[in-house]
Amino acid sequence: MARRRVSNPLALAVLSCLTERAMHPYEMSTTLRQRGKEISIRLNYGSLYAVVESLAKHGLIRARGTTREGRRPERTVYEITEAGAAEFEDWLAELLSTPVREFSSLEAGLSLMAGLPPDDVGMLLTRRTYALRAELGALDSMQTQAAEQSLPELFLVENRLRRALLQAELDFVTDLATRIQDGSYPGVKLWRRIHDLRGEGVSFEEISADPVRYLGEEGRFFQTSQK
Amino acid sequence: MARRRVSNPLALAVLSCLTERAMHPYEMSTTLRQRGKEISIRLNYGSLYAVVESLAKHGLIRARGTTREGRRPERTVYEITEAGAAEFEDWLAELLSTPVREFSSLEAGLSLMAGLPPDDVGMLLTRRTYALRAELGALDSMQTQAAEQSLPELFLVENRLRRALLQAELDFVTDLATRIQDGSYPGVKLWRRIHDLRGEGVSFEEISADPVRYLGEEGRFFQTSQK
DNA sequence: CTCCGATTACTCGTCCTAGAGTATCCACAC
DNA sequence: GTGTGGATACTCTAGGACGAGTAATCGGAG
Repeated sequence: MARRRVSNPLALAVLSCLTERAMHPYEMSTTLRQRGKEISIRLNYGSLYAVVESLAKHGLIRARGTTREGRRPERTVYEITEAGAAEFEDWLAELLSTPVREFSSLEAGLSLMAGLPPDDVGMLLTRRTYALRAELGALDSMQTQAAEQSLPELFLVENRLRRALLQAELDFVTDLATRIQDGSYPGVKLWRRIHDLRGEGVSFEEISADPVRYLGEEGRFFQTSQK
Repeated sequence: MARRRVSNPLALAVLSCLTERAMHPYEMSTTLRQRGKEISIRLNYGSLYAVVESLAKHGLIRARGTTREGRRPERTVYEITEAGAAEFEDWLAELLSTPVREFSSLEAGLSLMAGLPPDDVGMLLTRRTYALRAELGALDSMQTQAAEQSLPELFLVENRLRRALLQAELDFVTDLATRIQDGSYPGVKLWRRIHDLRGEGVSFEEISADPVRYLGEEGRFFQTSQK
């Protein structure tokens, strides 16, 4: 994605708007908002105007002219160019066909969770399951609303994806929390022991200097893992 | 998350390192890399040094002194402060317990997919399923390797999460691709019709100006959805 | 012994992003 | 008629993120 001249996904949304008809930036923002796309694509004014300017600079869109009503700020109306239409199709095709590494905050949290004692983590993850269930409920009621307006499912596929991923996260977190709490997740004993020792004033450095003494045979992997 | 003085997740990883022992920044980077955390937390030098400086400025870590070997660049060794330890626990607790809105590129793509004809989208999504399967395979073999080194599962939970989410994405995309291709996804007919018309030179503006004429009764939702 | 590539340890400049701020207009209440 | 809230339509700028670039050292091959 780094190789695109304009890499902010908002630029793709801009191109998508201009595929339908010429617009000025503020109109794009309201169009996107009204269609609920700002849930899937980060939209804020600073980025919008920057992205529009950048697209214009690279010849993917062009200013068609400026209009002014009364003493209001000028509105510059843009239209898409042929290069822009091509870029739109190519970029969209790439987004759909090629998975990219993404960094989620839960993943970051899990990767460092050993820094908190297991009981705390169990509780925190349980709390997360409540929040996730609430979000799922909200998504579902949104979907029902859309169905009532007979909006074809197609125009809200992105919500279906979010639902599926949220559900998978909920399943994963529920299972993990339970298994941390009942101690059946491999390594929890070791983990608890380390935090108990630290509570007794043994520093992490002392433990890792002589893991077998503090942790028993299970601690042996420390030696290999420390390179 | 905006309310944290230092908001880059890399800062959390830095705090996590310093919880174990004092280090200089470059050592943090190698430690994190060796433990595979750079897969879950974006790590690059520019950000690392910026983040360390910012943590120090806010009193969450402090320089313990600088050492120098030969004419090599100076190394500044940092240690965590009490405020930093508190921030670490609080922040980590938040990451684990509170879901945050995240923007994935697939979601962005899906939200705009109507801009490509359905047959193309079906093919692109199918291509994605191959890539996803390959990624799943790679993750699994990584996990096997870790198990061989008897590294407790706990220290790679983040990979389990990634696996679960990848699998959910694969299931979703597989289903979506099939249903777009066999036409059973609601709205595909309409979608195809619109692209056919555009192929015949009818602009999107003309269609949305008189949807029922071009699309039949199914096109009626256009009128309501256009505000 | 000297040359090369890898490793150590950071610096720098550029580009990007966020979102508060500004200024105008309109509708409607009081 | 005047105040108030909500659209409309941007602008500005501090702060982040990025990753190529730099410069020293070290170990081994020839």
